[in-house]
Amino acid sequence: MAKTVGESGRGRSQAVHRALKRAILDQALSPGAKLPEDSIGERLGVSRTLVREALVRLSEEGLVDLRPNKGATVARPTLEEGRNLFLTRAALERLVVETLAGRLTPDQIETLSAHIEAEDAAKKEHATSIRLAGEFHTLLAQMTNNASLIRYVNELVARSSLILALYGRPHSSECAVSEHQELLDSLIAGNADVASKLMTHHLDSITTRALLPREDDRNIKDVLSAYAAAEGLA
Amino acid sequence: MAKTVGESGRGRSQAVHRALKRAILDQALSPGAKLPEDSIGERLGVSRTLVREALVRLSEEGLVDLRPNKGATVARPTLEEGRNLFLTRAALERLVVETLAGRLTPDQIETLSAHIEAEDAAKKEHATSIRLAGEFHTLLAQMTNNASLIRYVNELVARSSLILALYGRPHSSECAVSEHQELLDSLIAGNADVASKLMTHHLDSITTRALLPREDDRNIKDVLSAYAAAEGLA
DNA sequence: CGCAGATATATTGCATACAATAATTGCATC
DNA sequence: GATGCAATTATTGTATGCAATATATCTGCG
Repeated sequence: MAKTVGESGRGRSQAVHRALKRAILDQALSPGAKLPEDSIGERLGVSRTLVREALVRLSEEGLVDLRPNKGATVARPTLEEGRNLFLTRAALERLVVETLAGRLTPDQIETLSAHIEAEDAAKKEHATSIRLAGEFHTLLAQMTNNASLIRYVNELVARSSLILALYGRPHSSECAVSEHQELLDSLIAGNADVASKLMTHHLDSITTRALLPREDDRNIKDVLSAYAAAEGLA
Repeated sequence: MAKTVGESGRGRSQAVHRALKRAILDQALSPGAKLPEDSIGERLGVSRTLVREALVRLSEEGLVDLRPNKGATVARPTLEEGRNLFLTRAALERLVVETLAGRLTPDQIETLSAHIEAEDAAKKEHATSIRLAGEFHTLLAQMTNNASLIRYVNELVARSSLILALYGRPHSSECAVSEHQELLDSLIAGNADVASKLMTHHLDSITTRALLPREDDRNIKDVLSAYAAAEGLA
């Protein structure tokens, strides 16, 4: 029992994948950042082969862009892609709550309640708060036992982080904790229709509340043109 | 100009991916089939490296299972996964038609009409008919211009082929052409609600019409128990 | 025969080497 | 200085080789 074999799956390739994914979701690697195969491999102590495999996976998940002969970069969704993504999320998450309404076991209710409490407790710490908010949604999806649904919700929640990193207002708490609580209440009450509407509204709120275009969304030329004009250049 | 460079994108890796995907969807490789890296590479004239990359992609799309140290096989979804998959599909495709209702351009209407005609013409040829039926759904998705929605619908439609290959009744035309026509009519009329309900019903029909458990789906014990009782055994 | 163990074979996991392409730098020229 | 081109360097694309693991074959024993 030399080393913890906790890394099951396709051995270290999965480990590289997870490492990169975490780094991206933590915004240690921000959208647009270049991801050179050998520096990553060097840093992680694996060969380019494994890094490449991980990058292919991440690109399939939509977290990195892969341009032929030009390498990989952290994905940089446009604002419109962001809005569309939240529409897709809503469609899937409505199915989640409709599936779950009136069917939660006491165990699951306990898990969700505890999670909401944790969210409330972490309200001050922005980073943690964002992570927990996302986890609430993936937790719900998990409980449906619907494999494809789970996979897609996980993927979309992950990508939402990217979107919010790019276009989210710094100080908006993306998911209001109270909305999660209401959602849970309606699920317990077994009212699928209400739960569905709450989820729709909840995700809608995120887009209108947190998703406004910021300066650095415009491309560098547009940004610079203002300064150029101010200095009498161009 | 030695060879046609038609394969753009990530060079031959994409080509391998497409080749395998086609083979799977055409059922030239049926669910459960083993996919050894070197025989595939040999046959396609590429190294294992590229085959591996393609297999990773396919596994992310849910078309192949990838078990560590045991290699790749064509995915073999269970019947329950199948039913769940169609639920997920319905959720997404409702969004598709809601997005499209009353917004189709004359061009798009023409495209869809032509497609339905083609479906009608190919009614006799089972294989073609199945392919066209799937393409109708991906065509609709395409028209939403919603990237994530498009990707997921494509993926789910592809996987549906696997499901139907495993559990579909041989002679059921999986998508009734008339239902596609009705759907199109409601989209043109701009009635999002009707379109949504039609889509739900349409996909529901597929599951109840074509997706019934066959004998070889039940496990051997269940099958034998009936015979055992008949013979006064067990 | 049936079966446990050992040997041999096939297949995957991973790293490395080399070729092909893109990015960068340096230099000459205008 | 700015611009276009050549040489250099960095980075990706692909094949191949070796080690590790799984699968199949072949014994010998009960």
